Amino acid sequence: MRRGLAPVLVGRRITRVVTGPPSYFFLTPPEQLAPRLEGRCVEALERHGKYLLAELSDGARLLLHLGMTGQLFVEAGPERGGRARRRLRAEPPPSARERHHHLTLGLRGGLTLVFRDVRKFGKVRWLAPGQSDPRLDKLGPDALDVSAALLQAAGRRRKCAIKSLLLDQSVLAGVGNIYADEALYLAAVRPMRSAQSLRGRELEALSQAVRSVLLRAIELGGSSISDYVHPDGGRGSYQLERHVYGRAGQPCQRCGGPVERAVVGQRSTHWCPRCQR
DNA sequence: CAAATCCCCTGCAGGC
DNA sequence: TGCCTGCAGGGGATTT
Repeated sequence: MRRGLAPVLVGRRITRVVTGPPSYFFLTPPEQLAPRLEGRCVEALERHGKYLLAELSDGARLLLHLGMTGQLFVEAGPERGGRARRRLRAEPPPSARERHHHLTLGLRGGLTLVFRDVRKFGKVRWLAPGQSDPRLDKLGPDALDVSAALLQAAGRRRKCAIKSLLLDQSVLAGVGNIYADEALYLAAVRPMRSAQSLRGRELEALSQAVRSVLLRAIELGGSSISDYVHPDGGRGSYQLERHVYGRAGQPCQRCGGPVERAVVGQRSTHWCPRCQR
């Protein structure tokens, strides 16, 4: 998402901000966003774990999280004057197409960034210059920087399932449910194994698997299983080559045995009982 | 401290 | 066809 968005956003000025109705999607009250964003330039777009951070020309930052159903995409417009401009003004009954559009940023040069989120588990917050956010402060190292040593240190005294450790954003920031299952499959480790039970070579394999699953998913543009879309509205294709996630009952691609599904740490979990120990 | 539970919200698939 | 239930890629607060 960051890679797709950066070329569009960075260097662009925000000319207009339209917000949807108040909801807990807005960590910063919606009516405060326009005065704080309009006229500012986006100077950089960073990511840490699942958070995106847009750095603004006045030193403030905009923090974004997509939650489960969040979509961030770019559209043409607003045009100068006329119809499109009117359409961007707040209209109480949003058209079906614009439902769940919580934040719309009109950019100089004729593009619009839309943050849409059906379930409102996503978040947006404006951060004053130098201000941080407890959510960010709690994050562990980014998942692309995973290492066996990190997993070992984090799991040493924990009895929780290794999958729960992977999903714990304060340990490692960025692994979600799909990629946790996929990484454990590639590393041949059962998701419900206690974190402290993993041997050195298993931790090494898992660490490599986390990195390669994420890098591959980035290459393929993510997993568009139901909602996820690119900044250009296109869908990712990692879901086409997932090994276990969402494949319960189907044959394991390595051994042919059926993929199992169970709940681990309150999350839907998929694994091959023959290949994963 | 770690782990479990509940909750936020909407849409959709599947069962009846 | 229509109603009902369960489930979904996240994560925070609260309880145990």
